[in-house]
Amino acid sequence: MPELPEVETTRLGLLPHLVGQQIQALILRRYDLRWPIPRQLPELLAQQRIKCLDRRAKYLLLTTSHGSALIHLGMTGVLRILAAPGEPGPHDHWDLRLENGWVLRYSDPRRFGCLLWQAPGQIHPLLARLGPEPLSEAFTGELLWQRSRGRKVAVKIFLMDQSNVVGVGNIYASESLFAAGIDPARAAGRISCIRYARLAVAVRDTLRRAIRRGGTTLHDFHQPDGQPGYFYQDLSVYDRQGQACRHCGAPIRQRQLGQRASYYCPHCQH
DNA sequence: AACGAATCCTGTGCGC
DNA sequence: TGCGCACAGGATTCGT
Repeated sequence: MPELPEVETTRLGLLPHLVGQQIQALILRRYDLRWPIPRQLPELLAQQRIKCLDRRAKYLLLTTSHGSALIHLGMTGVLRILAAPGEPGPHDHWDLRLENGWVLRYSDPRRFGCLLWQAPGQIHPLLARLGPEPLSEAFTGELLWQRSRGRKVAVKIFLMDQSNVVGVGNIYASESLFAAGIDPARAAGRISCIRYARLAVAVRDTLRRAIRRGGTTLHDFHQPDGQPGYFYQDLSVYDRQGQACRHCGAPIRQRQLGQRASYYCPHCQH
């Protein structure tokens, strides 16, 4: 669920609660997320003041003077900020207790998320090979065009490859390709520079609109205050197979690409 | 090198 | 209503 807009929504919701706060304790209940949580993490974070909360790709970086905690939400991870936390449920894997009594609680049924550590001046291997941020100047259609020359892979797969551009997952890849009028199954290497320029604009616009709506809630995702994201109502193609295209009225189709469901309008996308 | 597929987990929703 | 199966928003790793 959590693609760039959901992670950014989480970050924005947490910012006023976390930055400047001192950490009282990190309580770990399970270590076996996607990768094991480093055992020394509670020691590294205790009594430290949170300097900033940044986002790189779909990772959140919670930074103190000792280094940064790297948080990824995987498929089903949710961060909530709680004034009066109840008893933790079976999927509440860790709590970050703050000086003021509030608690940042991480919940993740599938445990595809992670909590890792990055020392100052170092770049974690998971962050090393990431492509440009889609909302930055570095992300352009020309870059996508250059990188895709000779590639036979479907453009949707190409767009979801985090070494080409970060933050775009299954939902926003489908949505952006619809907005750009490009068939998701088309070979990435057979799309013109002009059309990639259109796609880059579509990606940026789609992500920005989704952030404004607080992300997309299909099942699990919630904002830190418990609210769902409202972009679901704005989806053009994702999860709309059989329904009328909002642009031309043709029925939206679904097909498998790279073992993942893709949604598109057969009339508007070529 | 590039691509396809398996993999890590649990929950849900569907068809029978 | 109960059961089994397919599938789910991510992304690394492995085999061809």
